[in-house]
Amino acid sequence: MTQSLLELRHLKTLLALAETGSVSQAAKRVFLTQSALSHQIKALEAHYGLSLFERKTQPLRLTPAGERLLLLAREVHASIGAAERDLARLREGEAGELRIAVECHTCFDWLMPAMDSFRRHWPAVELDIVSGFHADPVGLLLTGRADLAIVAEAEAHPGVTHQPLFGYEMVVIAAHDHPLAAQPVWRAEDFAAETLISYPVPDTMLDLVRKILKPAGINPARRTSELTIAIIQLVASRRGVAALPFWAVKPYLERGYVSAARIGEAGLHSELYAALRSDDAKLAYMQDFLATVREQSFATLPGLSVLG
Amino acid sequence: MTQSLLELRHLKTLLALAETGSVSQAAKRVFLTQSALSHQIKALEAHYGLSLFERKTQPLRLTPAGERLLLLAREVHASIGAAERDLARLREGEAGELRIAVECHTCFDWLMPAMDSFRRHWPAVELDIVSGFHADPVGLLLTGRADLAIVAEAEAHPGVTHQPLFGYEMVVIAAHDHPLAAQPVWRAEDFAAETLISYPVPDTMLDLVRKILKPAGINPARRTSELTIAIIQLVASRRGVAALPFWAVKPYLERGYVSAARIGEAGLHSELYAALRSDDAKLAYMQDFLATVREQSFATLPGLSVLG
DNA sequence: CCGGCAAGATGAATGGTGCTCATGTTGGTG
DNA sequence: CACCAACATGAGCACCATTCATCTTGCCGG
Repeated sequence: MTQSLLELRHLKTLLALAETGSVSQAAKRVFLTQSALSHQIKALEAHYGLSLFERKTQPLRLTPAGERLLLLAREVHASIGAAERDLARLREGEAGELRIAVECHTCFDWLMPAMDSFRRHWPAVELDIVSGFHADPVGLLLTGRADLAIVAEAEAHPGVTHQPLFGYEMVVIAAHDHPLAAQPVWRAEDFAAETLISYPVPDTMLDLVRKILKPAGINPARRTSELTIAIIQLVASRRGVAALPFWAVKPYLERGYVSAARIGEAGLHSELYAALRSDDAKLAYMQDFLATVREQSFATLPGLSVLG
Repeated sequence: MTQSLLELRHLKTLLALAETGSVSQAAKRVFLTQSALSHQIKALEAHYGLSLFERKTQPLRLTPAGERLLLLAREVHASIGAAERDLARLREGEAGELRIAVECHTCFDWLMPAMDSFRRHWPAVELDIVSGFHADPVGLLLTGRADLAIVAEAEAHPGVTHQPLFGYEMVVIAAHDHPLAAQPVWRAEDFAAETLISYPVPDTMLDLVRKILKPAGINPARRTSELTIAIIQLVASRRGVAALPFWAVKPYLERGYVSAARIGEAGLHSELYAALRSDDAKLAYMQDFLATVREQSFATLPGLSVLG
């Protein structure tokens, strides 16, 4: 008779809690306030007569009871995901096309795992990457040469919709013995005497140049490389500095190859969107691909933020 | 972004729907109105853009989409059950005692499967049946010789609580060529010239005698047997008539051994309760045992009804 | 063919509860 | 010691699942 109180929302909360390591962060993930989660968790704990995690620690540590419920959450999440995919296939059939245009180099870091996961779930969808870098990814969509484009800005286009993926912060990296390496925040002026190492793409696609340096009229020396690891090595060898997503450099920071600093007082925040033809936006495998990207990215990349 | 709408309540509804075969019946199972379920299902169907079952048929038939969601419901239900049992053990430990006093012969039909299931989930709980039939099952509880008693009435006792299990209907069975076999309803007078075959228990425990015959001052010839199958055989051999739960005789009706009729215009409805010491009522393994009994019984016995 | 009945659908109204807002409490830090 | 971030708490509100009342549909017997 004792109604079970447990609802899917509790399990979602628990997943977010485990992934973010804090109540406030988890609240953002599930689009609720910190207060809401606090109430929710309290009710759960009272219902089961067990505490679920220790709050006084950062990141929070789950108790055995919390771990058990987290396991349940993962199971249920997986079951529901599988079921809803099956329903979608029942409705729309198995097949389709998904050709992805990518305009950012580092994006491959998260795109590959997401594509792997997607391929397992939708074996009949033809998955492809539109090779090379393109000035006009939206054009590729409208001319039917791509079905989805990863872009940094959601500028309105008739017949095209933009779906938010996630937000992240760009940091500047420099060699350990660089004169400015110890300073926590770099300003535009600090770049003036440096060599800026970037991917070989137009300046309009480099957030640092577009949002910070160009407005300040600063034009440092330049050098390019195709590979993230090569850029890191150049920076470590004091050949220059680079601006990269935090999640892309974190592993190298931890191994002590380079040091990183914030760009500008508030930080340089970038965003990623998926652009698709409006007609395709409702397709189940499209939605599932986007959900997979978000889920995998939030699960594996540090420091991401949700977009409204 | 498309929120998933799906909630546990939908899955519970689906389970009830599959078990009962009708929306109205399912509504009773989940303690809601028919209207509520109708709305609920409609929302689900609209959300997935798929119909879940055909309504115009009795019992209703699930579509492939409905079947898939039903599978999900079963998975999730099992996962949650397992998790909550683990939490309960975390809270209260694994061990305990559960000695069951039974005062109704047919009860073993559903008690055995429930006990099997329970034993798997709570291997450390000492499970036992208090043998023999007892005049005062509540006394057994209070003197500590049993921990749970299956009883037909919930009469208040200090220190003892009664938890409803289920309701069912008693029917009278007679040989096919019995003069009254074709008549759909038997009244008290119809028993006057018969031999009534029953289990060898006091009359106070025979609902037919207690509620129908005794009030009408009717006292038919009597004969007893310990075994349900023996009673059925005696009836089929025209040695007399018997009153048994519908779910106990249904298999024999289907095989055509005997025929059955309603007792009294409104039917003779009986109920079963579990009596336990109030102190024990909160114990997780007790609650789980009761939940198991209800679940198994509703899933396997025909014609049960829920008790408020 | 027509009432009568059971099962389900639908629309409007409402009550419960899960959320937000505002504020209090705690623990770590310079 | 003051400050800040993170979490807890209480009050009030808004949404939405449920109920109630009514309508529609299908089915059966006469």
